[in-house]
Amino acid sequence: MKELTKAEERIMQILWGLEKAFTREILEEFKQDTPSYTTVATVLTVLEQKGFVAHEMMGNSKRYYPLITKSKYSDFAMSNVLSKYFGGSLSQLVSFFTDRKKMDINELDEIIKILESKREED
Amino acid sequence: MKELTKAEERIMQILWGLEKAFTREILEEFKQDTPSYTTVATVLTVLEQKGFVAHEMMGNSKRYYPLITKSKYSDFAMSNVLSKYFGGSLSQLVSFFTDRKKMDINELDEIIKILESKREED
DNA sequence: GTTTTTCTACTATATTTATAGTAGATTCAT
DNA sequence: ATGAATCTACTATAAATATAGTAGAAAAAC
Repeated sequence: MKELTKAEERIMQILWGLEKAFTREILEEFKQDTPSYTTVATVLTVLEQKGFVAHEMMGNSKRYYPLITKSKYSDFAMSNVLSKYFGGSLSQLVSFFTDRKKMDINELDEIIKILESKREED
Repeated sequence: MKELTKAEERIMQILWGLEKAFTREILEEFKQDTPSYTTVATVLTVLEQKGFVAHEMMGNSKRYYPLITKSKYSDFAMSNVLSKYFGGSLSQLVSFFTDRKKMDINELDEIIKILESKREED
């Protein structure tokens, strides 16, 4: 999988939220630094070339939808950071966080619960 | 902090490993897709402009060193991915991993140990 | 049914990124 | 000390990215 550029990523995030959307609908989701309509349209064309989205025609308008789920891309993005900065080791990541960030006790408990239930399963 | 580009990142990774290095030493660390000497030199100049590295002169050669630790940049990179793809929640991240990846029991245990010892501290 | 709006397709342009060559200064080897 | 090697500074160029305008078709509004 190829990485999304900044502009592409903003649009993918919106599209993942909307699931299906016309160019104009995507445009309207921008809260700040709103690009022009044609910029959004251009980026969508690029995203389509790159295989991240596809469209169906509705009249003469294109309704776009993601071809790659946010989960799939999240996995990719996280794996990238993990391997580049945490040697691919989740435990190293977790200790990185616990060392540096004040962690909410409740969040800690929640994590332990998740992990323990996972251990039960195996 | 600004993001590192691909070429910049490869060089930073090497420099983090070497701690201090001349252009040629960095060049020699490349295992594949080795760029030319001048490319490395150019990227180092850019990295210096951007504030990621600095240098000291040794004779007429520049010995570069990072101004930003790998930890600091890791934190930045991880925070980015977390907020963009995991709503900033570590527990959501952990469950994402446990749901999708086969996790080594030992790794699970290790993580639980780290987290529990963290809980003791508070 | 003309006017206005809205789309897409195509084109354009500035900026950033990636890559590297050349020239001139310096150092090294003999 | 002279020729070879090395280094930086400056310049060059291609590719990728970000952004948007224009023209013409289609649809909507009135």
